[in-house]
Amino acid sequence: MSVTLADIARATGLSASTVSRALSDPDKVNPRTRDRVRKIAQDMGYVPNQVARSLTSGRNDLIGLIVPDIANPFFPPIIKAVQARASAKGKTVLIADVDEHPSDEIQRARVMRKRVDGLVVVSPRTPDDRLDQLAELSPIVFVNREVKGAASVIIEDSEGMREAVEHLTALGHRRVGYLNGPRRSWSNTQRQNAVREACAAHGVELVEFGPFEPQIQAGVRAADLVHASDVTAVIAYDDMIALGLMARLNERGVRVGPDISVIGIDDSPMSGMAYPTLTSIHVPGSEAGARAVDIVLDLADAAGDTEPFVVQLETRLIVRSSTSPVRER
Amino acid sequence: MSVTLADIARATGLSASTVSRALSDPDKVNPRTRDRVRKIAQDMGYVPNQVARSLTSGRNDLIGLIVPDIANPFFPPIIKAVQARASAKGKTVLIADVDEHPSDEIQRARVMRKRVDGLVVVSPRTPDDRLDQLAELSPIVFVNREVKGAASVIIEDSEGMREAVEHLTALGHRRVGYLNGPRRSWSNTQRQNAVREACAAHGVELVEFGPFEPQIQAGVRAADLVHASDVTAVIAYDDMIALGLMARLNERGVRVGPDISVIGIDDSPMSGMAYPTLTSIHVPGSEAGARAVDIVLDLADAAGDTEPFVVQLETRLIVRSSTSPVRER
DNA sequence: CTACGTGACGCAAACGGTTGCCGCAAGGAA
DNA sequence: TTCCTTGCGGCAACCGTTTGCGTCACGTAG
Repeated sequence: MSVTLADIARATGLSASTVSRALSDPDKVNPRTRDRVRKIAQDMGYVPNQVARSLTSGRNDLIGLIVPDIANPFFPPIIKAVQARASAKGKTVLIADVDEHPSDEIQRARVMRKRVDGLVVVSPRTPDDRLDQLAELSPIVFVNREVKGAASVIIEDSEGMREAVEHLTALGHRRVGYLNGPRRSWSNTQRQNAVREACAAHGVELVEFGPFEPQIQAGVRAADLVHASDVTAVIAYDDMIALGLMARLNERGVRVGPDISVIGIDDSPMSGMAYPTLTSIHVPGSEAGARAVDIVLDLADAAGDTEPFVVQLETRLIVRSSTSPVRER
Repeated sequence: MSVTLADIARATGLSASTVSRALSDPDKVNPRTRDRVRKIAQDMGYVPNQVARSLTSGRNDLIGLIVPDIANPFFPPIIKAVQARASAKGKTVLIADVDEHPSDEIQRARVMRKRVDGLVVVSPRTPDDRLDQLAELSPIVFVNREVKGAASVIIEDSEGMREAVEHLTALGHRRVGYLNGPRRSWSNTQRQNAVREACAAHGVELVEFGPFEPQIQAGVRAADLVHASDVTAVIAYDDMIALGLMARLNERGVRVGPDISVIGIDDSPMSGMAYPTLTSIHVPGSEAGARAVDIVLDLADAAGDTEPFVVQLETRLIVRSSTSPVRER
């Protein structure tokens, strides 16, 4: 099969332990021996067996990432950021897509447990009590979700939401719709509260719709509800819903922008490519991912003696062409 | 720390081997013992250490997936399909995003080697000779890429391309542009050949542009080139380029559809959400992913005595609103 | 010249399971 | 009753590395 430490030991006339040290703990052997070992290992095409290595050392050079849905364009940039950061620190990423199916998470996390050095969990939907179970599987970091006693990177919706509502009022909108996300979504609770507060603060009347799943189709469905109501602007739980909404409104001959303003949340890569381009609240997913990796690796090193970190990231409004002054009636 | 086999052995008064069998090879122990062991294991919260398990058994219950760019919306559906299929067979997926950086692939693959039961590689860009090196790391399956002596799932562009050109001629187009993908891309070579043949067969004049990277920005840049030429329709290497193209054309006041027809390739989820909705050649990525998993797992079981599988999948044209009859001049 | 410190390396025990082989006891057949 | 079969479970080796500790030789100081 493949070349093992023992093979190299034989080839060099050294013991496996020396070879092991020469390769991974350079200071403990004579420089001459070290170089000789390394050269031979190289020549023989030696690749350390990570599995065996993990077994003794406990290190895996792997970090686990749990996301609800890779196909939702909000997540790939996060995943990419996590990968990039992990890769920079010599780790690989083990991904589990739980398919918006929260009940899988604990199961998946348990299985991953011994295989990874730490877990990054993006899980807007899982109920709190389940998350507590997860939290015991430290080191673990939650993204966009606050869990008591656990580290997390949370994204503060209120500022972006405030900007969004302010933007709409500046355009003359007085009745604004909000399309709720999934019922049990932590993010939705945050966003819902944020929009309520912002509207109250600006004297804007808020009309809520939903809940909706974060998918195009749900937005399509939402469009007709919105159209039948008398709101002049809509803020959607996320870009997916906003995009579906716009597609359907376009189809029905309603001009997004002139006839009705639409704001998404996430600022996913598609916002700029939709028609019209979608005004959206930028959520710093990539940054959150990168920070999460940093934290989880710190946690892994520190072996639990650090206190639970909570990093807050801010959102902000990106204005594009899906929002315009309210149409005169 | 956590509960090990030995703990359960102690608790049950059995030996570790019996416990092991009771848990993973049910037929070899007395049903009564088996149930007792399982119950106790359950109660004690035993979770097998996958790492240790892999070391002896050689099985990892992990399959590796190498993709060029998660952020390209063509890939998430493939990843999802791979995950789903793998998950159905009790495997988890280890993803490596090589960031359109082919030179990383072999390195990443080597590191993964011992950790996974098989490798699925989606790698349109890597040069052939490197791929040969990869191919030795069997079990391995290439998606959308033919490698001699190795299993692969390839996607035959010619049929879809034929339909696309036929569609355009039916709409009266006689001068058609093709936006080339990256220079060293295997897919692009396939597509380029396919479009040349199809145009020749239909007596359509073909004007080639590019190469372009498979990214929005490249499409934006392409737009001005296309606009300055006299083609009445364009087929882009992929949807990313097509979408960037459309965005820029829109911006310049050129109406995609009425003024110029655009066809993408991949039929990524965004095609239906762009404006106008994008006519695109559907590439069965999900199916390819699923098939690849099946094959790689077969390969892993069969330990090399099967001959290299090559599965061919067909493409077909999905007509939407970015293609219209040629405008009268 | 002896004693002791130190650097370089080897020994062997883990890590937590899996698995081939063997022994033992119970049951069935002769 | 005796012998053989069969089922069940234990023993121990092994997977490939890491790592604590011991050994050995050499150099230096007393």
